[in-house]
Order: sequence, then C-alpha cells, then structure tokens
Amino acid sequence: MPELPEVETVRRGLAPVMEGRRILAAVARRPDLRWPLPERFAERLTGRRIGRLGRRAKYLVADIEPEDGAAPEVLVMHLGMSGSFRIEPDEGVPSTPGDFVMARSKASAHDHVAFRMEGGIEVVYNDPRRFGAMLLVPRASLEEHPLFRDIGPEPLGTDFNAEGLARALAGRRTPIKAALLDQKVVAGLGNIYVCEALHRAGLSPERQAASLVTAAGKPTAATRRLVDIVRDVLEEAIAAGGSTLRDHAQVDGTLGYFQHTFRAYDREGEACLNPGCRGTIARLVQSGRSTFYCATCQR
DNA sequence: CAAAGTTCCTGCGAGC
DNA sequence: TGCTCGCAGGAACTTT
Repeated sequence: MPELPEVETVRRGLAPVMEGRRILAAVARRPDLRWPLPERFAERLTGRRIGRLGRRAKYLVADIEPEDGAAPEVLVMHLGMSGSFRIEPDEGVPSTPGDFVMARSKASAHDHVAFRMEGGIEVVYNDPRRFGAMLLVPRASLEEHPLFRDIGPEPLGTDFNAEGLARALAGRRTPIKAALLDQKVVAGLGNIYVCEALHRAGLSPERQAASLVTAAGKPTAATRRLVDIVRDVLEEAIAAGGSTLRDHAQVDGTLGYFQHTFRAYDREGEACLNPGCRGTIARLVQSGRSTFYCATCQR
C-alpha cells in the first residue's frame, strides 16, 4: 500500500517522536530486509541524534547528526509493499542501551528493526514481505545515489508541471498507466493512485503516453488537467491519512496502513462514481498489474 | 489466487 | 548485414 500519501502520513506520524531526539539504542532482528542492512547498522545509529525527517518519493529520509568530524549521513527507509511503523509508548524502562528490549513482550514475528528514542518511546518497523529497505547514505551524495538519481519531480512541488510532464511523456510508446507508474516520470505514484488519477481525469489507462502531448512535445489540455488531478488526488489522500493517523495513534500506534476510500481501485463490477457516468468499473491487467477503470467515461 | 514496490533481465526495434 | 543502445515488458523477490 505505501505510496506517496501513505509514506507522507507515516513521516508526519514519526516526526514528533524522532526529530531532534537521540537514538538511545537500535536493534535489527535479522541481517536484511530487501537488501542487507548496513554494516554495523545498530552501532552506527546508537547515540546519534535525528535531525529532520523528510520524504523523497516513497522514501523516508532522516538526517543523522554525525559524530565529531565524521561525514553526515542520512537514514533512508522504504516501506516496500508491506512495511509499517509502530510507536510503542514509554513504559518507564530505563533508557540505557542494555535495557533496550524493543518492547519485547509486544514484538511480533515481523518486527525487524526498532529504535528506542530519547524519552523512552520505541519506533518499531514491521514488514512481513520484507520488500522494504533501510540504508545509510552520505548526505552529500544522496541525490547521486542509484536509488535517487533518476527519480522524477515531486508531484506536490512546483517541479511537477504540464511542461515537464509533456517532456517526460513525449515519444513514449507505452500506455499512460505504465508511464505514470514510472518513478522517473513523476515520483511517488503507485498502482492505486495512478488508477485513481486516470479515472478522475477521464483518461483511458490504455492511451499511449505520447498521445497526451503535441507532436512538438508540448502539453495538451489533457496533460494540464492530469497534472492538477494527480496533485488533487494525492493531497486528498494525505488529508485522509492525517485523520486516520489520529485514529490509529489512539488504537495501536501503527503507521503505514490506512484505508482511504477509492473511486476506482479495487472496485471491479461496482458503479462508476464519476459525475454523470452510468458505467461500471472494470479490471484489466497491464504489465502484470491490475488496472481498475471505467471504459464508459475514460477515453 | 492476488497483493500496495522496485530491480534486474530479456527481447525488440531504431539507428549507425 | 550486423552491432550497439535504449526502451518496454515481464519475472523475481516474499508472506499472508
């Protein structure tokens, strides 16, 4: 599930308990997630203070205050398909590394990494499928890192605009669905929000990407509309995540899963909800992934 | 069976 | 014709 809105919601949930605080202890219960965890992962984080917790595309990026003289690093975290964070409240356990227990009585099988923060709260990362990742990267070279180098513009920033999208789509012989899923075109969209945006925009997921731009690679009305709709869809989802964030925090502190109501995704056979449309949502498979759309109003 | 993500590999077509 | 190169599409990873 974690696409841009979910990751942003997680970021907002973690920021208050991580930013400006020291990691008193870190623990990894296995050596790898999707990839091996960094060498001496826990040791390198222990005692370090977290600065800003940011987000780039679907990655969380935490500034780590360096030890004296050392080059600053960032902790990069990705939730993969099934990752989530949980905040375990301060249980009054003495905050020394030796007493760090990852709230052991509450630990479940897929709790892979945890941080005990200054103040006693524990931040626990759970990921059944282990498609997630944690990396330590020199801050100065983050943008050149292979995982970040080719990522496209943030859809909620000014870099994402009709002119840029047109340039990215021009000449591409691939369906618009696949193009929007490509993180080089725009950062942070996944299967759900691509379906939602195309549905709201009334664009067929099978339309060739290049058909949305002029022969000269300039934006059309459809390109402009799509840019606005992608922003709207993501902003609405973040707003919805913010409200579930409050609800969830009261329940069990789990961040990463919130069920927003979708208008197309996972609604096969149900009525199309676009204004004035009497069609039905259908499902098709593109590049091995489900696409939910309305053949009546998406052209 | 299908699943929200990303990388890697293969195969194809364009262009030299 | 033959060889690269880049792009597009699919498999793979793993667990529930």
